[in-house]
Order: sequence, then C-alpha cells, then structure tokens
Amino acid sequence: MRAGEHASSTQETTIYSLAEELSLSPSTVSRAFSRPDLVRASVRERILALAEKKGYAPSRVARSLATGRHGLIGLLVGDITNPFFPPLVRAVEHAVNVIGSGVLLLDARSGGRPEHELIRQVIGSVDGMIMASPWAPTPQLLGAIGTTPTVLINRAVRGLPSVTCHAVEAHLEAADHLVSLGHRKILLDRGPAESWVAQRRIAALRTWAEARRGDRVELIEGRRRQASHTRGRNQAAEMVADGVSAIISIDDYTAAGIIEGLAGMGLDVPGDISVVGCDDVLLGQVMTPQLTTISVPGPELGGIAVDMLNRRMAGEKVPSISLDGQFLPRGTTGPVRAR
Amino acid sequence: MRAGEHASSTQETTIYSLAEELSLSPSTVSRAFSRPDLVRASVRERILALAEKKGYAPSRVARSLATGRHGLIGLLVGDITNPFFPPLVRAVEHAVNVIGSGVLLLDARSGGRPEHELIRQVIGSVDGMIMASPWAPTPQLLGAIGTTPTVLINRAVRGLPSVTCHAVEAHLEAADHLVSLGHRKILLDRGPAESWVAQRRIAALRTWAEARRGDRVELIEGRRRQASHTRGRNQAAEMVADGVSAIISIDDYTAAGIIEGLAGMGLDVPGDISVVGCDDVLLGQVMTPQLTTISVPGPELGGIAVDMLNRRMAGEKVPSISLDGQFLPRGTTGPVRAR
DNA sequence: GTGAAAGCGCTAACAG
DNA sequence: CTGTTAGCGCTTTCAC
Repeated sequence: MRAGEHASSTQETTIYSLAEELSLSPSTVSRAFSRPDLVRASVRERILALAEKKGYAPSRVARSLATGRHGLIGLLVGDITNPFFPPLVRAVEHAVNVIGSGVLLLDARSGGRPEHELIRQVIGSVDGMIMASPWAPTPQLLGAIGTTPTVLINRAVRGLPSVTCHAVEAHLEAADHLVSLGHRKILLDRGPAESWVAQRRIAALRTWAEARRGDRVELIEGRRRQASHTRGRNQAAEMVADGVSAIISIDDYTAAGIIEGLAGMGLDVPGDISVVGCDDVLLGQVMTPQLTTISVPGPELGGIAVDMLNRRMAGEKVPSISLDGQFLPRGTTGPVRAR
Repeated sequence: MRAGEHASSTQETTIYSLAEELSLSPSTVSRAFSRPDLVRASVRERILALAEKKGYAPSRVARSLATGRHGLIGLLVGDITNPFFPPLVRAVEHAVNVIGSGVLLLDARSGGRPEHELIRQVIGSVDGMIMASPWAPTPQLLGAIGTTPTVLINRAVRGLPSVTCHAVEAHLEAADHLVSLGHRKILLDRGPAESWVAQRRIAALRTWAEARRGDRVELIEGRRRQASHTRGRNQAAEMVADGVSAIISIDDYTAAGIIEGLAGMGLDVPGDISVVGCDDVLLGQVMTPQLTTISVPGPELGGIAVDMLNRRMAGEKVPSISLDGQFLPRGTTGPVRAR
C-alpha cells in the first residue's frame, strides 16, 4: 500500500474529486470553502451543493499542514475534579468557540505522566496554550511550550503573560476576621509547593502574622500538599493536633474534606474549629453551614486568558493582569470556643 | 509567500534538515521516530541525539495527513459544570493516556451552537469519539460523526455501541422507599426531553406508579427541563405547588438547587419535603443532611467507553453494556409530615 | 538496513 | 474570478 491509501476503499471525497465532477480546478473548490468571497456566487453554490450531498468537509489536517494553523487551543488544568476548574473550562471553551476554535483539554492529574510531557504531546497541534496548572517546573515548562503562544493562569513566569488572582488582601481580611473572633493559633494549609498563588498567600500571611505577633497571634504552617477533598479529610486530624482553633485552607475543595474529617473526629465547625476556604465554589455554598471563603473569579480568569492569548497569537505584546478576590465571611467561622 | 512558508523565518527543523546534516536520507530519519526497530542502533542514536539537541519533534499534522491517524479522542460532555462529569472526564483522560492518545474535550453547553456542529468541527481531527451528551437528535448525530468510530455514554442509538446506567431498579427502590415513608404524591423532575436515561427512568417510574395506584400513589410529572443547580433553585416553588411531599430529581446537581430553592421558601428538607437525587456526586455528600440519591458510576462509564472505543477502532464489533446504579437512602428523605 | 519517490488533501503565490 | 503549480512534513512502498 502506498502512503496515505488508508482510506482507499471508501473513496473519500476531496477537493479533487469534487473539482473533477464539476469540471473545475481544485483551487476553486478549495476557495469555495476557505475564501468564499473569491468565488463567483453561482459557482460557489454548485460546489457547496455537491459537497453537501457527498457529506464532504475539508480535511483539517491537510489544512493545518498547509497553513500552519490548527484551530485548537490547548488548556491544561491542574485537576479537573477540583470544582474550581469546570466553570473556568466552560468560560475558556466559550471564549474559544467565539473565535471559531476548539479546546484541547489536558488534565495534569489524569495521566500519571509529568505535566511537561503532556504538553509536549499536544503542543504541535495547537495554536496556543493556556496553562492553569502549577506543577511543571519553569525550565521544563518553557522547554515544552517552545515558541507556542502561551498564557498562564494563576502562575507567574518571566516572559509569559499571565492572569492571576492571589487575593492577598482578601486573605489578610480573612485572617483579621479570625483574630477578631478570638482565634490566636491558626493553621495555614499550604497546598502544593509548586503553586505560585499558594506561595504568594503564604508569604503575605506570614508577614501579617509577624506584624500581629504582639497580639499573640500564631500562624502554624502545615505541610505542603496537594489540594483535594480526600487529602483534606485524611489530614484533618493532623492539622488540629497542634491545638489550633482555626484553619485557613488552600481551597474550598480541600476545606470541604477537612470539615468532613473534623466531623469524623466529633469536632464541630465552627463550634470547635473555624475553617476558611478559597475559590467560592458551589460545593462550599451548599454545605451547612456555608463555607466561609475567599472568592476567585475562575470564569473571568479563563475568559481573560483567552483574550490575552488571542492578542499574543496576533503578535501583540500583552501585559500580565492580576484580579482581586473577595473575602466572604459565612458560616464556618465563629468565635473561638471558651475552654 | 509560497504555501507553507509560514515558518520560513525560524527555519523549523524537519526530517530533511536532520537528514541533510547527518548525510542520511529523510526516510531513515523518519523511521528513527516511527519505526525505531527498523534502523540500526548506532544510526538511530545519532539521529535521536541531534534531534534532541535541536529540540525537534515530528510534526503531528504531517504525520496525521500521511497516516490518517490523529492520536486524539474526542469527548463530548453534556455540561462540564455538572459535577457528574469531571470524574468521568478524568477517567476517560486516564484511559486514553494509557494508549498514548490525548483527549479533545467538547462541552455541549459552552458554545451556544448546536451539538452536531461542535462535533462536525472536530470530527476530522480525532480517531474516535465518545459522546456523553444527550442533545443532538439522532439523525444529526449520525450525520455529524459520519464513519468515525463512536461510543455513546448514557444514550442508545441503533447501530452505535453504548455504555449506559439508567438504574431503573434503583429508581424503583427509591420510589418504594418514599412510599414506605408515607409519601403518596411525588413529583418527578423529568430533566431534558433529549435525555435517553431520563426517558428510561420516567417510563419505569410511570409503570411503577400505575401498579401502585391502588395504594393511592400519585406521580406528578414536571416539565421537561435541563439539569442544573440554577434551574433547580429557580423552579423549586413550581415543583411543590401541587402539594407534593417528595421530589425525585433528575440528578444531584439539580437536587442541590431544588433544596436551596425550598430553603428559600422556608421549607425544610426532609421535614417538609423529601428529595431524591441521582449520580451520587461529592456535592450531595457534603450537604447537611446528605442527599439521598442513586449512584451512577461515572468513572466506570468513562473507562468502559474508552475500552469499547478501542475495540471499535480496531474493527471489532462491540456489544453495548448497561451498568447498575444503587439506591443510597440518606438524609434528605424522611417520613411525610403529619398535617 | 537504507534510499528514492510518490502521495496524504489542502493552500497560496502567480499568471492569466 | 479561475487555473497551474509548488509546496506543507511526514510515511511507506519498492528497489537496492
């Protein structure tokens, strides 16, 4: 078999077969699809009609090979099962659809393979990449994306545009809120070491704690760990072992797990322990009591990322953007219990 | 500019440039990547070394064009923000990664465009398709997928293999459970008219209600509507207007909204109204009280779908599979309130 | 084992 | 507006 005869049996229709049948040149047929305005209306009609009848659609790969464009944007998320991501994915899909492209979604936690390998595997078939995952070390990341236009979400890397929301202000507000409720010994769940936003928040809270030392405020830093419901549940016990009365969690997803773990130990939230989450996902809103949290505008981050990516792909130089989060005091924080 | 000179400035490295530099033929370089076993080890080493140095990787589009394979599986989900889907997506990604392919994710609700258009847009760049979305009418669906191997999740279409979990047994169990708690007037939230599983369940429950008519059981059928938290919340009032004492919701996502809507009306669950969900997602597990529901094994559906798709792509004829769900009585169902 | 050459299906100068 | 022609970068016979 000669190269490419994979479809020989089914006689795929191509611009050539159409051209032949209509006694036109292949280029005219091609133009009828790619530059309809360049083809006389009557001719175009005939072409489109026959194409319709034969169920023909231009081959995307052939087109890609010829043009160098793919009509696909890669979106890498840190963990699709974390409820923070689906609304962001939705926003990205939406924005990308508007410009007539599709989304190639990669979940960093699905493969058991390092993130940069995932990227390498698809980088050749996308026009641009949006990275909402913290795991790849910067050099590997840079190596994997090569010259493909890329926008980062919640991560900063020199030379790449990013949209972030570390919500430092809101975190300090949350911390102050805890202190005003009488909490003095607070556990800070640090999340994954690779997470840029997590590091920003930790640094800010650390500074805050320093400043508050006069008030006998103590900030205990937990081990660095991945964000997930299961992890929160399993490590709740360890988190409160130090006698803390409040926990600031890396995100709502983990916070929900922590609360579940606490409940398993017979500890009430906020009666015994106060918990603050982050992201403001639906999961936290349906809990009773509702989760006190800090909002992070996921869909907005996604939409802006697409916008920035478009401009980058158009050759523009785009500046990074930082969005604000908001502290949302709700039901899982309360006055420290009298001993 | 001649066709394809889009990368002329950056002098992309190709099998030709490598071959030239190593005084080999392009075919040999090509083989070093696609059929390494056909190239003498020493030669292969030299090729791979230079490629590494130049950061070269074979062009996926060129390869696709030549081979007709794409290394990509399309996955269409009904609504990525419905918590039922992310774990399924994760499972599909995982299974697909194992066979060295990637996942092209489409969200039927992101585009504002009809489902079959979404499919058409990508069908040419995937090796197979997994459809976990109910919206496209069968003829359109069939037209859009053409001859691309396809597996359906939670939907049955003549001629296409599918994995489903309509959990009819479990639904009847749930209904019996409600009756045993004293409920006689039950609202059945019908979900989207397009949903095959929804129709199956409705039919089963309708039959069940007929049989139970002697016990004065009454099944009210709600309007057909999309599944979502927002929708549940907004239409809770309408659902209980008929004086029903229990609701069987199309899924947990919607059920959570219904309960929120009910709470907004001052109605307690299960004190005033009992609610049964479906899917058994985390969202329902973190609620207080926990949502009574029927489990649907999303990840398993996804994994099996990939498996079936593989076999279909290998030319096998694969039979459809139906999985079981399980009734999980929890906290949102209780005895009917004494009037 | 390796090389030469054709072909995958399309696009985009260029010339009319 | 339309046709001719030369690629895009790879795979795969076939011959050596």
